[in-house]
Amino acid sequence: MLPQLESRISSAVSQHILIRYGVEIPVTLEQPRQASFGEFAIPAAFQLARQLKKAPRAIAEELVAELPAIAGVKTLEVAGGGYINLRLDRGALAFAAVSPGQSAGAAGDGKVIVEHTNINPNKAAHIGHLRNAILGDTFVRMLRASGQRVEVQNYIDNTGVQVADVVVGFHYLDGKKPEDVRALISAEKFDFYCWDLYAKISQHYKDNPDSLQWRRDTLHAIEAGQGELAELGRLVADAIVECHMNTMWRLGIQYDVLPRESEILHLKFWASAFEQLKERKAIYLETEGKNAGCWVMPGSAFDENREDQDSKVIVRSNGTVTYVGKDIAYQMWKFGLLGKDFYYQPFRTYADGHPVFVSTATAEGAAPVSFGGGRKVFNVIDSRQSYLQDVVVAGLKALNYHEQAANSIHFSYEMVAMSPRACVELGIELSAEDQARPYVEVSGRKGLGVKADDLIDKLIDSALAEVASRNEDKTADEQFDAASAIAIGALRYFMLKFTRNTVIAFDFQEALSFTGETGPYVQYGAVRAGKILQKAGALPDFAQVLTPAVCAALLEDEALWQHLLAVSRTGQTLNSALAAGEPAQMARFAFQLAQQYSSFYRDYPVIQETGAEKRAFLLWLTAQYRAQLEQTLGMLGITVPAFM
RNA sequence: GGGCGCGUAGCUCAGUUGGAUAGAGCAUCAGCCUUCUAAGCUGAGGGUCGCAGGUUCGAUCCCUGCCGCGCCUACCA
Repeated sequence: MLPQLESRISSAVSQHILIRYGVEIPVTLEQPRQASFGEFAIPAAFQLARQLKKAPRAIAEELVAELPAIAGVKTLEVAGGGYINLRLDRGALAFAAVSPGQSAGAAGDGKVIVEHTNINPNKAAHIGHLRNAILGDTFVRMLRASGQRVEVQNYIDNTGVQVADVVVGFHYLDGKKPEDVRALISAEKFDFYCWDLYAKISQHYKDNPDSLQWRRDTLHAIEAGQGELAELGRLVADAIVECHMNTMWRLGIQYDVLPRESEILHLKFWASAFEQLKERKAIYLETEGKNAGCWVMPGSAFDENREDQDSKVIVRSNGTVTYVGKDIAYQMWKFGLLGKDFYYQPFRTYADGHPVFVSTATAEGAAPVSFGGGRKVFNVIDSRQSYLQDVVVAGLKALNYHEQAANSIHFSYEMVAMSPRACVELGIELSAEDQARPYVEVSGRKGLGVKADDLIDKLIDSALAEVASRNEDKTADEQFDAASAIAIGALRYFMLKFTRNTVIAFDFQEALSFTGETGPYVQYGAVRAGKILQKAGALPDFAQVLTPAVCAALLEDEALWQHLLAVSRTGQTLNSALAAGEPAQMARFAFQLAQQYSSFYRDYPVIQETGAEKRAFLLWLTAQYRAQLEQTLGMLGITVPAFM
C-alpha cells in the first residue's frame, strides 16, 4: 500500500510546485535517517533552491504553509536545512492494511526473456555457474512477482570447443568407445568424471601442442554430425545437460526452454542473419590488412568515440562464423527478428508439473509450442563478456533494430573467485604470486574450483547436524527436508548478498555460515512467526476487531508503528530492486525485515497478551511478518522450513 | 596502449538519481535462556570513505589528474 501512497504524495507536491513556482521537477520521497523524523522526507526544496535562487529552508517553509491537504498524510514540518518531513495518519493506514484489499498487479505488455545458466555441457557445474543461475532465477522471480510475463532460456552450446575437448579426452587419450561412455553415464556422477577428464586433456594440450589437431578434427566432426566423434559429442553433451538440470533443480531453478547450438547450425539461423547483415551493410568483406578475407563489423559500430578501434571478425577467412556471429543470430531470434524458429520437444517435466522444452531440428514429432519473440531480453552473462555483448547489440543497431538494441540488456555480474584460504582447504597448491593475490580465478581447465553439487552436499550435511541436534523428536526425513531448505537458503542468500559488480572471493567459512546476515537467519524469523501463529489457534477476523480507532490508539506506540511500516515496504523495495536490476537489494531487505521481526519477537510476547484488541493486532502483525518474510524469501528462491 | 570495474571499520561488504550524526555481518570484548525456539537479543571498541585538486549552500557519490588491484582488448567459445 505504501507505493500508491508515495506516488500520490509525490504527484500532489510536484503539481503544487508547478502551479506555485511554474517549475516542473520530479518530486522524490526519501526515508528519513531517523524514524523520529517521520515516515517520509521530501528534499524538493533543495532542488528548487538552485532554480529559484532562494534559501532551501525558506522554500520549504512556503511549501509547508501552502500545500493542500493530502489524503493519508497527517502533518508536514520543515527540518534541517530544508527537508520537509511528513507524518502519516496511522490509524487510517493501519486500517487500510488490515482490511483485505486487492492491489492490481500491473501486467507488463509483451514477454520478457531472461537467459541464464548457459553452462558448457562438458563438466560439472561450479560455484561460478551457481552465481549466474541464482542471479538469473532470482531476477525472474522478481519480475514475475511484479506481474511480468517471463520466459526463461538456458542456452546449450553442445557443439563447441569445450565439449570437443572432453570428446578428445575420451577418444584419443583414453581410447573409449561410445558404449564405454554410455556405461560411464549410467554410473554415478558423470559430470564429475568429465571434470577431471577436462583438466587432464587441457594439461595434455599444454604439454603437447601438436595434439591440438585432435581438437580441430573433433570440432569438425561434431559440426558435421557424422561418425563416432560426433556420437561421443552428443552423448557427452546430452548427459551433462541432464546433470546440470538436476543440480539446478536442487536449488529450485527451472527453465522454459533449452535452445541448442546444434539446432542453430542445422536450421541455418546464421545464414538468415548473414543475409540481413550483408544486405543492410552492417558488416563488410575486408580486403586488406590482417583481417583480409574476413567479414568484419567496423569498430566504430560498437564504440562510437573510437574510430581507430579494431574491427571485429564475424566470419573467418575460411568461411566459418565466429561465436559472436552466431550470438547475433540467436539474439535476433529472441526478438523474433530472424523469420525462423526452432522445433521443440519436451525435455522433462519438473516435480511441480512445469514442462521444459528443448530445441530440435525437425518438424517430425515436434510439440506445438513456440518460444522467443520477446519484447525485452536480459542476458545473464559475466562481465568478462561485455565486449562481445556490445558487439551483439551493435549488430542489432546496424540492422536498424534500434528498439531491440535498447531492450537488449547485458545483465552482467563479476566472477566468483577463490580466496587463497579456500584453495588451501581444497589442497590446491598455489604459486607464490597467486598466494599474494586477494583471490584466484576459478579455472575449469585447471580443474580448480568448487563443484556445485559438492558444495550443496556439504551445506546439507552441516545443516543436518544442526537440525538433528535441535529437533531430536523429528523423523530423519523431516530433518533432511528442513536441512535441505536451510542449506539452499544459505547458498542462495550467499550468492545474492553481494551486488552484481562485486567479485566474490569464495570462502568456505562464509558460505557455510548459518548465522548473521544469511538465508537461515531470515528463515529462522519466518519459522518463529509461524510457530506463534500455530500456537495461537484460530485467528480473529482482523478487519472486524481492528477498527480505525483501535488501530490509531494502539499505534500511539511508536515501536508498533515502526513494525507496521516495516511489513509495508515489500512492494516498494521490489520496484526499486527491479529498476536497479539488483537482486542484492531484495536480499538485503529480507535480512532487514527479519531483523525487525527479531526485535518485535523480543518486545511483544504475543501469546501472553491479555488485551483482546492488542492481542489481535499483535497476531495480525505476526501474520504480516510471516507473509512478507515468506514472500520475499520466495522471490529469492528460498523456502521456509517446517522447523529449525 | 585503450576500454570497463573496483579501492569505505581488523576481515567481507552495503550505502537508495549529491543531503540530516557514513551503516551491516563476521571477528574481539562485556552481558542476556524457570517467559511464544539463544541459528536469537543488548551493549562496547573500531573510519584521514586510496591520494590531490575542482564543481556545489552541501561530495563516499559528479568532473580532472595520480596511485594500487582486477577483468577485457583472438580468424577460442
